[in-house]
Amino acid sequence: MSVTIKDVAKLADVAPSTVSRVIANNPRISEKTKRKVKEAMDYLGYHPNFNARSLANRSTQAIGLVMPSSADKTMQNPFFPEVIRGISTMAHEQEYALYMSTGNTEEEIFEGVVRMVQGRRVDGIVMLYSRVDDNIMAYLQEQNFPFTVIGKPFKNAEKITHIDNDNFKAAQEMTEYLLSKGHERIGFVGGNLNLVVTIDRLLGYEKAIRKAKLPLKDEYIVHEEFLKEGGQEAIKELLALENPPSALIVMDDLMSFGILHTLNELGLSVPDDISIVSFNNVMLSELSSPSLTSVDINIFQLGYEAAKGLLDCIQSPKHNPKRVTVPYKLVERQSCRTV
Amino acid sequence: MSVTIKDVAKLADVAPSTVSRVIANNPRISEKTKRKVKEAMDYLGYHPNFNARSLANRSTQAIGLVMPSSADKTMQNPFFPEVIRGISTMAHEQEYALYMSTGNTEEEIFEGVVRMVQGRRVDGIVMLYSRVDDNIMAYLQEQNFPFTVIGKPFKNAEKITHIDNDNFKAAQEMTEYLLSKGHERIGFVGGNLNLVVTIDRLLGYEKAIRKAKLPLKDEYIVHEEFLKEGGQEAIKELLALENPPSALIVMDDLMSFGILHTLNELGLSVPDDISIVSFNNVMLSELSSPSLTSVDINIFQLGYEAAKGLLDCIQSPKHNPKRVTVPYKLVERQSCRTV
DNA sequence: TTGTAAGCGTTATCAC
DNA sequence: GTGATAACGCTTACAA
Repeated sequence: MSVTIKDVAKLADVAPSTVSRVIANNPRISEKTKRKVKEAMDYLGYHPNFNARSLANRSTQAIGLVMPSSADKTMQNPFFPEVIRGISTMAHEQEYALYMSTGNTEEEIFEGVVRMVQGRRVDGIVMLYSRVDDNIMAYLQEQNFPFTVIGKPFKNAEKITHIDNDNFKAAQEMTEYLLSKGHERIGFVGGNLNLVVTIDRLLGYEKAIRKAKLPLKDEYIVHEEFLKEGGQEAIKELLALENPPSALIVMDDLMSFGILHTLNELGLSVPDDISIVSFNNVMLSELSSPSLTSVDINIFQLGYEAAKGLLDCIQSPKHNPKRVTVPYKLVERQSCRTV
Repeated sequence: MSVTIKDVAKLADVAPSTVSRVIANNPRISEKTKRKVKEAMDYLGYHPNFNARSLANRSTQAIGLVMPSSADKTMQNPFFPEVIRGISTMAHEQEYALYMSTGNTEEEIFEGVVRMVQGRRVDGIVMLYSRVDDNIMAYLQEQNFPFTVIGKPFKNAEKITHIDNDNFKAAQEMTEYLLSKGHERIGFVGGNLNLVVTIDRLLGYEKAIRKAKLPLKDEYIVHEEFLKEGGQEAIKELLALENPPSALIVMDDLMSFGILHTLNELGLSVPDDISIVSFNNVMLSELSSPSLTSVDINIFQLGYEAAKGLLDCIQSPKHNPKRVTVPYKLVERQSCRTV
């Protein structure tokens, strides 16, 4: 079949264990045999079998990715490719590969993670989201399996390495930004309320509204999926109100696009009729018309740091959990106006 | 450590092999012991170790993805997330996971593939691109390792299962579309000339131009990277001509966005000054201003079929290689006008 | 129908 | 420094 360590050993006239040592770059091996073995390896085109190695080793050089829902849906949002880009860059630096298992239902996804973990397919996991009472996170903690999360864990945050923006502050600032432009009816378009990012930002929004001594209207707060369709739903709900908001703070660019789209169909103008501050600043934000004023949350860096934190966990298991806060920055474009 | 097949065997009071048979759902095992074993597995929370299984089995239930350049760069183009979405959907249906290794240089990527293959980390590979004289493809063929390619292999196409659009025809039709709108100076903005897709489409373009008895101008043909920056470069080159094209056929939406951007900066209007027909029809196409007239090449299906073909190869190794042609469709929007 | 035992290709632990 | 040899956790003939 394929060439194994034994073949190399035979050709180099040494024991398999010696070959193994050469691979591992074991210091106490003579230069001479090292060379001899390497020649044999080259000659035979030898490559170690990773499965055998992981088995003996208990390490796979791979990290697993967990997405919030089916990759099918998830990948539609540019956030994820971008965060994966960050993860992949870091992973590559340390010669780790990425492993993603997918599923359509909560249950399937959970099973996929269990297989990754128990099956020892990966050395650690990056959770690409954080939600309230997540059973996957609970499972990983219980198993004491190395993982980091992008976003803030709802509980035990101090025990889990996580990478996040200061979402509370960001949302507060963005709301104040709209207030400063004279808006008083500000709507909040968030994702599912069990996502911690939604919660944090909602709190920031509420804080700003209260601080401005404005009434906090429940009907101005809408939750939908982080997809274009979600935005479309959201704006329909809001427009159905007798006194719709004059400005929106929207959790996700993709949703904003949905909103733009629907508004456009209805003959309403952004920013003339409604102003929008969005989040994520994905590449498209500058392409839409009008281009989106959006908060750049540094998605790439979020991913990069998450992978880095994970590799720390893996490599020094007694590492202290830490929180990394990635800075954000408002990028002003054309979707907001002063009233 | 973690619970193994032996633990289950002991608890259920059977031999390890019996447990293994239960896992494999071997028919000749009594219902009674089957139940007994399953209970033990549940009780202990047993999950098979994938590495051990692959080792004994020579199968990993994972498929590898090969990208044209560093994931870093690649993931910026929405084509890839979308094609991965398709692959992932199919993979999921058959309980395969995805495995991606990345690298910055040609050399690193090649090494990554060799490790995937020789290290038996995956059962097969999907190549996400096709280029002239690709050493990775040559390697996979030489190793007789199962793989499929998205795009048309430059040589041995009949021996390799591949999934492609009819790019020659598509480009010809799109050129004719522009001709029918009265354009006579039509530029071609392609990707790297070693990508087969560029070649095929260029040939289609040339055919249409010749058929229309128009002069084939070398200076109207530009090659850049499939990125926004590529588009910006391309349009600069074209505008520098004394008699620039009045219409462009552009290989990739991302490039088109770059072109739009630059044109906008220069105060030139699309479609009034220049018309554009683009390819890919990624989600953004309808969001830009003007929205892009773009050929929908069914990226998702490209990925889906590629994975399907691969699983065929893996599951029945003596499968005949086949070619799957995915249909395309022009989506007319606002980036073209009649002169 | 089930058990025994020999792999699968490494690494790790002892010896020498 | 290097070589035996026993894991690692599972599958699969071959026996029983």
